[in-house]
Amino acid sequence: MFAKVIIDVSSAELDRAFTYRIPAELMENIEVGTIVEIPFGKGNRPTKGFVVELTDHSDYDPALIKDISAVSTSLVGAEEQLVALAKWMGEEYGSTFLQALKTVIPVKTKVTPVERVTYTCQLTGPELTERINTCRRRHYTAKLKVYEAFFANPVITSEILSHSMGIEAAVMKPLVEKGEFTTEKERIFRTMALSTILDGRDKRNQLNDLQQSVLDGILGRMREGDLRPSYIHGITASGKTEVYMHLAEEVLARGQQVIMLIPEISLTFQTVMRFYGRFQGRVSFINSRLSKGERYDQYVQAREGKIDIMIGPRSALFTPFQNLGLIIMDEEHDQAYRSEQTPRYSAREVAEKRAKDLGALLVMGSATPSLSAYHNCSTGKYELYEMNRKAVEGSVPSEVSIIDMRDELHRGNRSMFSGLLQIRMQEALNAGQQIMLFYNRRGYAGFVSCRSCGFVFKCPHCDISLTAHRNGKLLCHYCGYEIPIPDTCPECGFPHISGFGAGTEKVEAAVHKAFPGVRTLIMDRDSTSRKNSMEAILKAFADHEADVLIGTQMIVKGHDFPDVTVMGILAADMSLFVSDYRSGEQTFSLLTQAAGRAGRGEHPGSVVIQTYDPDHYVIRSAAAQDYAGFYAQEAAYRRSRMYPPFGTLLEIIVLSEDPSQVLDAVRIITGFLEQNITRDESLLSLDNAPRGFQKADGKNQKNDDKAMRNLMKRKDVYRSSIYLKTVVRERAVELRSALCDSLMESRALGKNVYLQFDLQS
DNA sequence: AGCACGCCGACT
DNA sequence: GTCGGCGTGCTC
Repeated sequence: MFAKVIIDVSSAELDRAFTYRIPAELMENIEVGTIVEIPFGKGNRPTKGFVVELTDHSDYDPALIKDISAVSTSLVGAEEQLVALAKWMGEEYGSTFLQALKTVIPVKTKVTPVERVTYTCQLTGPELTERINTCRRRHYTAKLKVYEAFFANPVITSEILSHSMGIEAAVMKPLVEKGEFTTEKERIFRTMALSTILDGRDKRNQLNDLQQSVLDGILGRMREGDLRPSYIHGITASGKTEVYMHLAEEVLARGQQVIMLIPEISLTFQTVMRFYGRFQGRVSFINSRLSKGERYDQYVQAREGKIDIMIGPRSALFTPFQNLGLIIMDEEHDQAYRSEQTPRYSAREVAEKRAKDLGALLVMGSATPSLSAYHNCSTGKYELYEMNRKAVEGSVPSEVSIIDMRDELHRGNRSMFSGLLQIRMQEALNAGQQIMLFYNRRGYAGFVSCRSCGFVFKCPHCDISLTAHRNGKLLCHYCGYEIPIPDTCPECGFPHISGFGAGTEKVEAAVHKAFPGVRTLIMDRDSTSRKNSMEAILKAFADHEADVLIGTQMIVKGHDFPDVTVMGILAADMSLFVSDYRSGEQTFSLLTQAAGRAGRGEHPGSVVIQTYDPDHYVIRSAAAQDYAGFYAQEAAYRRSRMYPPFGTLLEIIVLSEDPSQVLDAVRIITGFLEQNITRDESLLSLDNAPRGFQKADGKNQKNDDKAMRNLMKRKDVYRSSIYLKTVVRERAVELRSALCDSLMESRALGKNVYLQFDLQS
């Protein structure tokens, strides 16, 4: 017997199956998906490989075929169906088989056991006091915290030290070596944090007639063997989650398993909690905050049949269940469902593929479906279910107002808040209610420049201006590079440097100025970067520790605060200006969700949308919560330009640390494609590419070389994109594949040039 | 990716 | 005459 093996070496040259002989003693342990140790190359150096096929014959010279040395013991491989899925993903989205396999399998080198260390202080009271004083005098802050902590309590575990006191093991290590503390270690098992938070059971709710008819519709089709995907278009609070849970119950009762996809675990925390409350120990969840070891544990549990429901982001799609019956995809429109890493797959498309291959049901849901998904509903590829009323009747609809900020300016209002918003905020504050302000940019000032010479601070590693933050730093939002804000201009020495534009921090300053004494919280990437800080902010706001929550798009995604009565959307059109063909769709979704955030409790809510473009159809239809109206206009625009879903767009991203190599590669690729495309296909010329590549200073570079305008730098890597538009998706896949073959054959690309592909349809 | 083979310049 | 530069080519 032979095994076809994909070698774990990331090189396009090696991305093909190699045949190995399976020794008799390993026969039992090897199947498709197994990870094996094999001798590779001249020196037979030991290499890892993924078995992708078993066969009893081989075309390759038998004398040259080597034996598999061993089955990898520290790694769990994939299921056969996942290997097939990976193969498809690689071919469809343009990656090597190896890269696709690695996205499907959580490659984990070793599971490190988690240990709890109990520290016992060996110092006497007076010794501790003396050390505390020394640390204070010498400003040893970390050590001071340690001694103070143990002064209060002589025995403390590592978990408490790191979670509640911010003291890490690295600080304790030298002190333990000095003999000031003794340690005791014990192995602890990775448990789910949820079980400690939640102890009550979620009661099974009776469905209302609308929910029941949706459930009956989906289950009825399933019984008839109609496995087309279902789409629940349901307004906020229409009770989609309850329908999902009833579907899950039905599937579990048949002895099958369920995958529930959510955009990001902490953003749909309430949904997760409800599932966990209902299904308890049968549920597991993965998220990006889990360590590799924790994820690996989840994977093994699913494989061994210890759990039946996996909740998680797009990667949860690859949970190795033995008998998968249902995939639920909540908040289908969310951008997080597209992978940013090669292979750049769409979780919706992969879910469709996996469900189809296994005969499983796929159910998607959103209040603002993506254009592509809704288009599929209209063609009959998906079965559409509408849920257009709230599950619990009686709540008063919110008052939604669109404010033209140009009028405000003409009336002499130069503040960030319109007259109406100020009135509504004051009313809410007087009544002890809460306010949310949505502003989709973090930091304090958008960019910072010299008042005299116009010098703009830019990131040395990326093509972007630095953003000012209130901690006195200038920060790059791409790579995280930061410098303190200098007092004088580094270019001309002029002492007046100022920021333009605004961010969440500036909004906070404006709130404090307009409403002195009001308590505020900011929720954006800066304030939530630390583990669990998002939950802490949400909890603090829910507990009324603040009156106003200011945030980026994070705050609009599904958090219920019954006492929020005012939602201010400060710059509704900001994301419309991004020159991406999807900006209308994204803005509509954000605004609709934001508008749904106010008035969730018993008090009526009011939503104030501030904009400079009050007649734009995206803003009008979002304010009216009119999805159909929005879809009609947006679809017409997409159709006229042949943008997805009416055409396929393939973005070819060329990357290299050497800018001239990027430009050379762009020329070669464009040349190849121009020779191979037909009349109804087009290469988007780079200067009207659907994404803005304006220079950070706002001036477009005057250069005749189109590629130059498109060239940008990010984290010291230069990149440029070519856009190919085709009528049929398969053509784009075919052309990409032909392009790769040709480039491989001719070896025309520089050695350090990398290509990535992004397929959208 | 890594490793060997291979064909031309500065060393003992 | 030999050591070693890294260009080219192959890996079951």
